[in-house]
Amino acid sequence: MASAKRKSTPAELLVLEDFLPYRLSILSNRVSRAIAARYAEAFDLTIPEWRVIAVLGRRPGLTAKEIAEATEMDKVAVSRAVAKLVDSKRVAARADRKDARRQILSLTSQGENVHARIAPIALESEQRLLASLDAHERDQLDTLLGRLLVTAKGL
Amino acid sequence: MASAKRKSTPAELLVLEDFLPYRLSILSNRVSRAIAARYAEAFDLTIPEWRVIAVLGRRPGLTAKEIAEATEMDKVAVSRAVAKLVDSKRVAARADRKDARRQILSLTSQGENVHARIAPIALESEQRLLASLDAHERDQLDTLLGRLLVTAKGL
DNA sequence: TGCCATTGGTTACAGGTGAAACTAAATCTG
DNA sequence: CAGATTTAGTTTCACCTGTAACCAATGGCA
Repeated sequence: MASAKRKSTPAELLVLEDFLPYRLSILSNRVSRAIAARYAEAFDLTIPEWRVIAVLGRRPGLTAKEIAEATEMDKVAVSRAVAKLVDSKRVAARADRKDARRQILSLTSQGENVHARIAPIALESEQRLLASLDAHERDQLDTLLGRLLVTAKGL
Repeated sequence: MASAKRKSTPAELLVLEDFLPYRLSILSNRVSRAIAARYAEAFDLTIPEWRVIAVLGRRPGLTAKEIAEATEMDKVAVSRAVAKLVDSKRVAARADRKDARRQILSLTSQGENVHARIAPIALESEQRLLASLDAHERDQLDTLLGRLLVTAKGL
């Protein structure tokens, strides 16, 4: 009978709970919220600020632009985060002799302190998330994520 | 020599680009932005609105609360999205005889139309994202994501 | 050298978003 | 059945975010 082989329409195929972009969004939100909850109140840090600290912690002396590249945040977000961090004495900005538009940024000792205290919390959160995956699966995840990240860059 | 075996401190281990929550966030953002760009201007739809349409398309007759559960949006987001959709005549709300607080929601024919036109775009975007993965890898991804989603629910 | 395009960064503005307060209806409890 | 509690949904408020406009410094280049 012909109708038994009728193809499903796209609208019928689109099941939100199975839709990859949706699942990624939900997962990312759950994870971000859980982690943010652990340091937001304790350190009064937003996610962009924390990213700036994380990258400056490992690579001091970057400019705002370089931070934007390293964190994939746009320059406005970086500007705001840096402004607040300088304000709270967690980041120090010193002028760049070569180019007066730039500022060389690095963590103050207070900033280092925050970094040192948050890092273990962040890593522990990551481990908790990965707890349900064995070493092999973690490798798979790593590979797949890397692949998807590249693909997603080109739309 | 002793110092050669010194353990790295957590702060040194935390490399933003390798940090799973960060990678998930970047990936989710890239994907959401790419897809949103394809329908936002064409249909004047926000992501929350589009989620409401997606879920009502397959399951008409839900209440706002049920939509919130199905989409994992909070009730404020659902309320706003539904208000705009009702306003643009894409969703119809009719009173629930049993409970005057609730409204039974479903797509209008205009809403159905939008749903039917967006679904293929959404599915095609998903396929593009998955283009770099073979069938086996897609299965792996599916499994891993499911696992992580469950884990992430409990923090 | 003087003009123009580019670049680093900030400001302004318009929406989006979550938490909490609020309203109204329903349900529970004595 | 009255009052207290819970539930569905909306509104408010304060904040976050992205885009675009802007400003100042730099780097071509004629």
